[in-house]
Amino acid sequence: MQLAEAKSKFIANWGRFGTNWGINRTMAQIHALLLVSPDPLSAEDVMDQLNISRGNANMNLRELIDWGLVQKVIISGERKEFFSAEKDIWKVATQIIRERKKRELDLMIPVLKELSEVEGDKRDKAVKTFTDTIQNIRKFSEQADKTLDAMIRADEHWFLGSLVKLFVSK
Amino acid sequence: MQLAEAKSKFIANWGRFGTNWGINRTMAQIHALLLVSPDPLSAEDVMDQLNISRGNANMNLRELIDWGLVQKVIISGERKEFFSAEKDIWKVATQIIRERKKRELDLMIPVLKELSEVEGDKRDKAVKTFTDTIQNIRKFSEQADKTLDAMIRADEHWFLGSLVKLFVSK
DNA sequence: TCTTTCTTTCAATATATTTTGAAAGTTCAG
DNA sequence: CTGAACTTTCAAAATATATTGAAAGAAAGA
Repeated sequence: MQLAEAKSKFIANWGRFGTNWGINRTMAQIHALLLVSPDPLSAEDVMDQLNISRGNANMNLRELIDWGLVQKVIISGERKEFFSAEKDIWKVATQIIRERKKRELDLMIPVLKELSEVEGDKRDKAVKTFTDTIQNIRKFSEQADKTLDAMIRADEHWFLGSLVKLFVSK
Repeated sequence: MQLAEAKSKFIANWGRFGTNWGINRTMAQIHALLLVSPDPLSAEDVMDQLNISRGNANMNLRELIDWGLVQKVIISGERKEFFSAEKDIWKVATQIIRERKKRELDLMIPVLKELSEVEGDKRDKAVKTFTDTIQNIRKFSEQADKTLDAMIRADEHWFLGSLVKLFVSK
């Protein structure tokens, strides 16, 4: 397969993949394009290569920057802004974990705490099932919270080394 | 807070949460409703409690069954079908991991293998960046594959015990 | 300052997803 | 069988999300 074909296959697949993760297709495609570009690209490059409008490119690049996956790059002598993506996938993954934890888990935990304080007779089956389920989710969430924090702190080598060995040797 | 209010708050939040995960809001709400219901519910119960149409209830219950999160339950003497959800969140989580791995990672891995065989001169910067990035993603995916398989096999106690301790003590 | 180049915004439009509900299909007791 | 009770389907409608492109805004060189 030639590079051009491989590149467009990669972009298409990364886009499809992204939609399963609550990320819109275009954002994932821009990310894919930057991941395989040796040099930073301008908004214009992105528009041309993906056939999208200026507004769309601008908006999704901003969102990628917001997620910490893409950075603006100044190229001396150039007036335009350029963009480049972090290429180390372990760093990409930990950054995504960091952001999603902040946007989801950290918001869910206080809600669960509030819900666990429901009033009512514990001998009432409906009350018991509710509180038991919430407790179970709470416990799980708090462990997940700690585990994800540790993953964020961990370095790639440790993850790809000990953790996997630990898991697979079980 | 009274049970009714807590229940509807839980359903609303679980629904909001679900949309971040590529699951539609109604499906997540039905799941939430079944999670806190002591007894199995009929399609009619679900329709009434969530104010949704028959078709919608039917479709999303089917999808939940397809994901392995909900089961049909026969109640003797009743002609209707009833539905109940697995309440152990660790089991829910491993089931979701199992399914998403099947639907996403297992499809991505062969694509990456194909893409890693791109032709071209390695001294060409564009080719080098492409192959390096794909290789990096491949390595990560294969480790993630093994890690997730191990998590699926692991039991709750082990997860909530050793793994977390291991992570947080790092 | 003025002009050019580039970036951002946002209302309108296009596209995709979800929901409805009536009709068709199925099951089963009598 | 037959008919009542229940489930499934699916085209149309409603809703939500993404995209466009022109206009406004900002930055910087002359």
